[in-house]
Amino acid sequence: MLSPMDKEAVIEALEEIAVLLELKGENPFKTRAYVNAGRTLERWEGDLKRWVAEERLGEIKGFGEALQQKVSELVSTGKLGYLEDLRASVPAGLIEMLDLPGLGPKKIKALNKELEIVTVEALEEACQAGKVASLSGFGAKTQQKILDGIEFRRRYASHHRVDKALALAETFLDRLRSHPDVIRCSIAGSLRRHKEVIGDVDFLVSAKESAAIIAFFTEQAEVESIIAAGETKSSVIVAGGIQADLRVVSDREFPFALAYFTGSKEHNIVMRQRAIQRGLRLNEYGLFRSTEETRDAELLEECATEEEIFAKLELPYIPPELREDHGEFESAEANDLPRLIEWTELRGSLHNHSNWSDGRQTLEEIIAHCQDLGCDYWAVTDHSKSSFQANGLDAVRLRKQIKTIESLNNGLESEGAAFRLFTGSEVDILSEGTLDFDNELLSELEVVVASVHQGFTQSEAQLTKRFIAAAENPFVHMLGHLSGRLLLEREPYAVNQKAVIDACAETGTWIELNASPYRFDLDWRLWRYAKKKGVRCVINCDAHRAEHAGFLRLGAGIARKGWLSKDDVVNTQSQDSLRKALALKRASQGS
DNA sequence: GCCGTTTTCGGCCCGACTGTTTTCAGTCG
Repeated sequence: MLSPMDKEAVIEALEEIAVLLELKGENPFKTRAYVNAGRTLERWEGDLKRWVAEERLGEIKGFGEALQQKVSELVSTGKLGYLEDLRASVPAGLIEMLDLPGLGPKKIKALNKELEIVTVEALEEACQAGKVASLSGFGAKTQQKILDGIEFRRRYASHHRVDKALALAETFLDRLRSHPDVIRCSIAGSLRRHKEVIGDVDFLVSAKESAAIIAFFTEQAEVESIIAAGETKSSVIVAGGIQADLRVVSDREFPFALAYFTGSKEHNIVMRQRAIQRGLRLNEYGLFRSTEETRDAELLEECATEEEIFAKLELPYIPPELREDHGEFESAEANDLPRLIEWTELRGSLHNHSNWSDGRQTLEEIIAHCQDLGCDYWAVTDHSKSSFQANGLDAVRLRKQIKTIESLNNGLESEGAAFRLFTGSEVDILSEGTLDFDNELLSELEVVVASVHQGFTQSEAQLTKRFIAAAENPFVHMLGHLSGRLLLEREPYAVNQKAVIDACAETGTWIELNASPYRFDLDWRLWRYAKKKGVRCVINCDAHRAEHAGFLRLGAGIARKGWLSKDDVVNTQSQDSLRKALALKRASQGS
């Protein structure tokens, strides 16, 4: 007997249908109907099984007869005949080809029909044999582009971690700013929206004359190859394999182009629709008083900034991080957008390592660096004994570290310094759900983070139970990197994150937003849920070396994306009020 | 495949660039 499908599995099935339909060359609007249905379900919070049983799916916008039938079948039987037929009719290799630049559904379909190609390997062979160039609609350049794409995919993943993308972006942005013809310039795209991983880096520039800027951009030393260089638009690949796109517009167009190229695509669609509803037309060049296609300056609504565009569409300013069509329009209309946290409001990090375990710096070096940065406090939470791979501390070494930190703090106090190092531990949650230290030792620490570092191949039920058990321990202040994912490297643990969040809400346990660009864990998509449940966030560097203190800024970007305000984040508090909160957490749960 | 106070058909966001054509289709964002 097949088990009935949950919401996530249904969403995956709908997305798969959309991809397969696209490859079959179906009506693109039919394809979009499946994409939209998946997106709607992602944000929908009802009980899917119940709605299917009560035959209420039709009440959800975008669910017509066909989708109601398919989702009902999926939910009640765990499978879908329509999808199985589709899968059988489209070779898996064709889906893979969609990732290659220059290949879309039409060209893939032609390759399949004319040359009977069904795998990427066969495609590569056909290109090398020169067979692809002779197909109608293809040519030598297309063939070479496909070969380059296959080679590129081997060398690099198509996505990049934010720290890498940001380093590139800031270097290029500085240079663009210094160019005499540049009037305004900005990062756009997913990097401006603070996504957790970046596909490419988008730059937008306003200038009176574009050719010189395009040339300047493509001539940068880091540029490895030029994909495109037109009048107003250029794409390059820089060292390390990141694609960077530049658009040059007039200064009058700048705010419209900035809004457009910041996206997301889904957010832009709603913005355009709002324009149409008001008898206007919005594109990257302007907001026009005509629904006809036009760039007529006479019909232009002048806007000097993005704020003014939102105002013309009767909205308050929506910060880039929220532009995902994840409820920002509803919230903006109700004038209920949160005032998002600023990274400068963070006063320190509560999960970090020293050279006592697997960190690089000594306690003294950490103090000096954090004081330089202007932090009010910093917790040293080295690994516990079971993390022997990370040189975890046993009880004897930990007690010795506590004494050492106390002595360093006494030194700071006698100097009249306000900064303090907090004692702590990142204590392992063991496979049975118990902690690596007993409560007596934990009670001697100022900050306790509980994390999973072993046994993460357990079942979802087991892992979830372990986290909940840790949250229920009164000496645990917060849970560390809950999903355990390593971006672009390792999938999350099988853990029911919402169930753990619920348990944290019950027990008053905080949850870490691990600000390492390798993790960004919890995911930003879960913070609104946590916030609604009253669970507080701690933005932690998980620093293993001095420069990781800079992760606070990246973590704040993800927190903003999760709709968090200063008051939702524990480590925006002063040292005194944080001490009280740390103590209160234990007192309230102990009683 | 969905939708509708202009409702059962016809539209669904829209423009730039490339490569292949000889005026435009496909891809991309």
